[in-house]
Amino acid sequence: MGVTLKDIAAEAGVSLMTVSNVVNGKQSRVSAATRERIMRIVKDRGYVPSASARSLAARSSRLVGLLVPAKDEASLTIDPHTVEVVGMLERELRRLDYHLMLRGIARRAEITEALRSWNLDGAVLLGFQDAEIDRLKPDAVGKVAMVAMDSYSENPLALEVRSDDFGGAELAVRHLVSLGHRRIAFAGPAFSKTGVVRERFEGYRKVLAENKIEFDESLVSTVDISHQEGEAHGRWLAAERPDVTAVFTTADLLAIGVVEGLANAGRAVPQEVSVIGYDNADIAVYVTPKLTTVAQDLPGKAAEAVRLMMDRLAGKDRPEQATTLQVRLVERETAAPPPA
Amino acid sequence: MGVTLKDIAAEAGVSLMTVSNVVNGKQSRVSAATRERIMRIVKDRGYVPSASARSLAARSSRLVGLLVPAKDEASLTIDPHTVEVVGMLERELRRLDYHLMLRGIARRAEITEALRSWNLDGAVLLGFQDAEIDRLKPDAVGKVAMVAMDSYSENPLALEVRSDDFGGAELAVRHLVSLGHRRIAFAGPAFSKTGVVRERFEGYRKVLAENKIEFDESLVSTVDISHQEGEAHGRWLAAERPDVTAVFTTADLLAIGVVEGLANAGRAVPQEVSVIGYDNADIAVYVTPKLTTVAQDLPGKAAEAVRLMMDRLAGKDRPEQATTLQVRLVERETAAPPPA
DNA sequence: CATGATAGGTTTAGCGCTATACCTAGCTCG
DNA sequence: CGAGCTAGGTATAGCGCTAAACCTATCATG
Repeated sequence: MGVTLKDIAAEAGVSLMTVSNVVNGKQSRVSAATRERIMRIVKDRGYVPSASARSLAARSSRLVGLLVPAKDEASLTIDPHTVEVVGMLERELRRLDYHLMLRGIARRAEITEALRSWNLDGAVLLGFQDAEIDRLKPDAVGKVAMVAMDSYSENPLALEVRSDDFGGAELAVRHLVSLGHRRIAFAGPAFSKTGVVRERFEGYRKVLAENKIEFDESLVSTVDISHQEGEAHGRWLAAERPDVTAVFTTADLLAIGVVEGLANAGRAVPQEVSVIGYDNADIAVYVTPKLTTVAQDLPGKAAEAVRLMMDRLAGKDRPEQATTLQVRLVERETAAPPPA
Repeated sequence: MGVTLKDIAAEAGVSLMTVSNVVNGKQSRVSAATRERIMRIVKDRGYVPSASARSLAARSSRLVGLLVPAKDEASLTIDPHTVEVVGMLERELRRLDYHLMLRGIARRAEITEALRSWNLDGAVLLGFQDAEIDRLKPDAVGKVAMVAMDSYSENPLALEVRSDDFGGAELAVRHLVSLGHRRIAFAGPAFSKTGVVRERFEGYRKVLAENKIEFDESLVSTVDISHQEGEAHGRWLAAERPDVTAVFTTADLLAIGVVEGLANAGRAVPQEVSVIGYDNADIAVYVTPKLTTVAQDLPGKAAEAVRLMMDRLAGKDRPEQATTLQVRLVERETAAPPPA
C-alpha cells in the first residue's frame, strides 16, 4: 500500500538497513553522500515509517497513554482545567515525536491491557484516586514510565507531579485571616487519608492553628464539585451559618456556585461573605464578582510530567521527591474584610 | 516479555492459528470444547494481544485519530464544548473496541503522516477550516474513514457531521424579532464562503428578510471568540450603536463578554439590550444574567460521527446528505423585549 | 609490515500476529 | 459407493521494521 523501506532501498540501490539508519538518524553508520541521496528519495516518494512495524520490532511504540477514569458506559468527563493540561501534554509529546492515546478506564484491568496491548512507552494517569495508583503492581507496569498527576500515593512505580496543594490552601486561608476573618468555612468533596483535597484541608487547618483560631468541625462541609451543589451550599450557609464570614473552597466551579447561592439568599459577596476558589479556571473572570482563587502552574505541570517521563525512559532513577509545582493566589473581587 | 499467542498455543497443545481464531471470535473454525479450553488459558495467563502486531498483520489498527489543528509550538486549545464531544467520542469508540489517538496538526502533511504511520482505520477532524478539508486528496486519505465535524466542505472524501447552524441562527434571531427587536446586530469571527459562521450569518439574514427588516452591513461585526474581545465589543456597541437593541453572537464566550461590556458601559441586559449566545456551554448558567443561547445536540454529534465512521468501515457508501443535527433555543435571562 | 581501528555498509533473524491455502476424518447423498 | 461437503483444525508466508552480528576496504601506527 504505502511506500516501505524496501522500496526506498531498492530505488537507492542500498540495503534496507542503510535506509533504516538514515531515517532514524543514526549518524555514524552512513556517509553524508548516501544519507543525502536517501533522504531525497524518502522525501520524493513520501515515505512514512509504519509505527506498528516499528513498535513491533523495536519494542517501543513512542506512544504515551493518557488514562482517565471512566464509568463503564459514561463518557469521559474532563474538567476544564484538566483539558488545558491535556493540550499541553500533547504539545510537549508531539515535539518529542511521541503520540498520545486517550483512553477511558472503566475496570482496573484495563490499565494493564492498554499498557501491554499498545506497547506504551509511557502513561499519564489523570484524575485517579491515590488508592488506584497504590494498587499498581510491578508486573502490570513493566517498564512503562507512569506519571500520576495530582496523586499523593507515593507508589514507587509511579512518578508523581502535583501542585503545592497544602501551600495553596495556606495562601488562600492566610489571605482571609489577614483580611480579618476568623469564622472561615471549608467546602470541598469528600476526602480520605491522602489526596489533593486532604492536603488542602490540612493547609486550611494549619493556618487556623497558626493564628490561634479554634478548628470547628461544623465549619467543614462535604460538597461535590458542581455549580448546583455549590449554590445549594451557599444558600445553606446563608441560612444556617450567619456567623461564617469566609469560605475556602477546593474548586472554582464550587466557589462560583457558593457565591451565587449566597447572593440568592441575600448575602453580598464580598461585603458580607468572602469566597476563595481553587484552580483559576477561565470562568473565574467571567462571573461577577470576579473570583479570587488559587492558580496552579498548568504549563509547568505538563512540562514536568513529560520531563519526568522522558528521564525515566532514558533510564534515570525516580527522583526521591515527588515534583511539586508552585501555586499563587490571584486576588480578584470575592475576598474582602469581614463586615464590622 | 508478555504472554504471546505462541505461549498459549503451546500450553493448549494446539496450533497458533487456532488460538488466534478463538481470541478473535471466529466461531466456525473451532469446536466449543477447544474454545473453552483456550479461553481458560488465555484468562489464566493474562494474555493481551499486541495491537502493533495485529495492526501490522491485519492492515487495520482499530485506532481512530482525533486530529485537531495546532500551531507549531502551541498547545492544543480545545474549547469546552468540543471537550464534551471528545469525551463522548472516546466512549463510543471504546465500546466498539477502538482506540483514540489525539494529535495536533501543525503542518498539513501531518494529517497524511498520522494516517499512514499509525495505519489509522478512521479519523475525526475537529475544528478544521472547510478549506483544509477540501484539500484532502484521495491518496492521502486512502481507505481511512474520515469524519469532518462542523464542516461544510462537501469533499466526498470526508463524512460530515454538523449541527443545523443555519436553523440555530434562525431560532435565535426569530426569537429576538418575536420579542419586538428590529435593530439586531450580528457578532462573530471572520467567515468566508462556507462554514459554520457563514451558515449562522445566513440564518440571521434570512430571518431579517422574512420580517422585512432591512439588512444593515454596519450591524455585523467581526469579533474573535474570547471574553475579552466580547467585552470590548459590548462597550463599543454601547458607545457607538445606541440604536441596537439586540445582539446575536456565534459563541457563548463571546456573548458573555458582550453582556459584560454592555453592563460596564452602563447598559442593562436584557432591559436595554438583549444578547443571545451559541452552544449552551456550561458557563451560560454560571453568569448573571444567565445566558439565552442555542444548544447543540452534542451526544448526537458524537454518536453520528462514530456511526458514519463504522458504516464506512463496513463498506457502506457515503450518504448523499451530510448529517445535520437538530438544535434548540434555550431561553434564559439575556433576551427580553426592547425598551419602549 | 603485520595489526588493529574505523568508516560504511550488509546479512540474518526475528518482533507477534493474521490471511490464506491446505489437510484430514467423518458424513451425506444421488 | 465414490464424489463432494463440512467441521475442525494445521502449515506457510508474510506484514514493515530493527537489533545485532557480520563483512570489507581503507588507513594509521608502532
